[in-house]
Amino acid sequence: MRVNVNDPRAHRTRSYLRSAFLELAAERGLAAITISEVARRAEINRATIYLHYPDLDALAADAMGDAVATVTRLAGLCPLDAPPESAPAPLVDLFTHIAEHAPLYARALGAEGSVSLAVRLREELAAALLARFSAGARPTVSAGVPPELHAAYLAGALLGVIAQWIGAGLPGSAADAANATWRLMAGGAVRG
Amino acid sequence: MRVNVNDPRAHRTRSYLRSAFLELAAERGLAAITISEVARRAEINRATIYLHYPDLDALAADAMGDAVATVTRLAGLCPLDAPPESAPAPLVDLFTHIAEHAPLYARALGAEGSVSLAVRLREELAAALLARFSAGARPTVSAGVPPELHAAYLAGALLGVIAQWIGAGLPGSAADAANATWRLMAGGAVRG
DNA sequence: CATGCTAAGCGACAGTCGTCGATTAGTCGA
DNA sequence: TCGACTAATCGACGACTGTCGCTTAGCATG
Repeated sequence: MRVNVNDPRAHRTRSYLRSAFLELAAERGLAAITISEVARRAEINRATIYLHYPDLDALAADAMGDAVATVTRLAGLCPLDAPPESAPAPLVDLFTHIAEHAPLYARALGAEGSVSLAVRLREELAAALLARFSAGARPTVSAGVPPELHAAYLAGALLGVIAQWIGAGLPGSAADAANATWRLMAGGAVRG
Repeated sequence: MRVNVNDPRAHRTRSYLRSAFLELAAERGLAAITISEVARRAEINRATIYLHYPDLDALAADAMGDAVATVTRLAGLCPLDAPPESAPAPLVDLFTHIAEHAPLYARALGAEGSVSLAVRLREELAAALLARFSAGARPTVSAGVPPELHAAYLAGALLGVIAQWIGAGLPGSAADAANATWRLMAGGAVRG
């Protein structure tokens, strides 16, 4: 990002690049997208891309920023004291959002996806949960558990479930998946 | 893997390639390793590598097979009915193993790591846990939760915690990290 | 030991990547 | 409207990738 963010030329160029990337991402897996191809599709010189993004991962992260923000926002909205029987509404919304964009998430988080994107999503998710802990009620059951580890546990579990759900072809409804996940989060996942 | 597995020439070549890869992995991040460099280090012709592995990820997976197997084995040994206060011994061993090979796991699972390796680890971990469910006691608290989702939840949570623990510089002891993780798994991670 | 099989070596190919210096052209303020 | 600034273009570079056909050489069987 060496160029001026406010220059309309730069703004246009980045917009074209994001659109071209998302077009290609809808057609093939993320791993099959090349810098050259994005440049051709966007009708932007290849060298110009490097004025805006250090690599393709950064462009992918920018193009998928809205999706990532939605996931972290919904996760951060979940009340931590909801009853174990039924998932809080934001968690259901989160799974609904995933289902609506399943091809994109499958490609971004699957074996042909992007490491840096997956790592970023996990870290931002953990950060959102950590902020939620600071802002209010942290479950008393986790006394002695470092909050960072606690947040990483939940973020990893959520992403693990999402990956499995997508990989299995989205069996059941979003509410079913959310309820099952919430039950494990609230009631424990071992020793029943 | 187009070549004969039993031919001593092929066996030697693969051994050289694995060693060269692990040497390079100890020196720099996985993302900074190239096929050409492995070939030079192993003193094997670059084209020959393609006779044994479709890409660098496959070579990485082969070279790190022992490490992955250790993690899945230890995870599969955990008794699911251990008391929440202290983690079962295999889980402590798992965190000890991670700590002993922290640089390798940090590079393999971090932002400069390998997607396919991370995905493979998560899937094999989930498969090991699923096998454990079939073999015996599945917690009754998870009634109504599909076993595949349950296994993915635990695998994701464990990898999330491991990534956080490594990223934070291995704070505390392996037993501390294992105990905190087990407490969340056994007692629930929300609604305390 | 001689012969057939095949792994490994070798050189070449087109394509991609990341970078560079020099040029063109779009923006904005005076 | 003119001029300074700078985003974008262009062509080129060395390096890496994946693949190919051909040759060399190590292994195993008779």
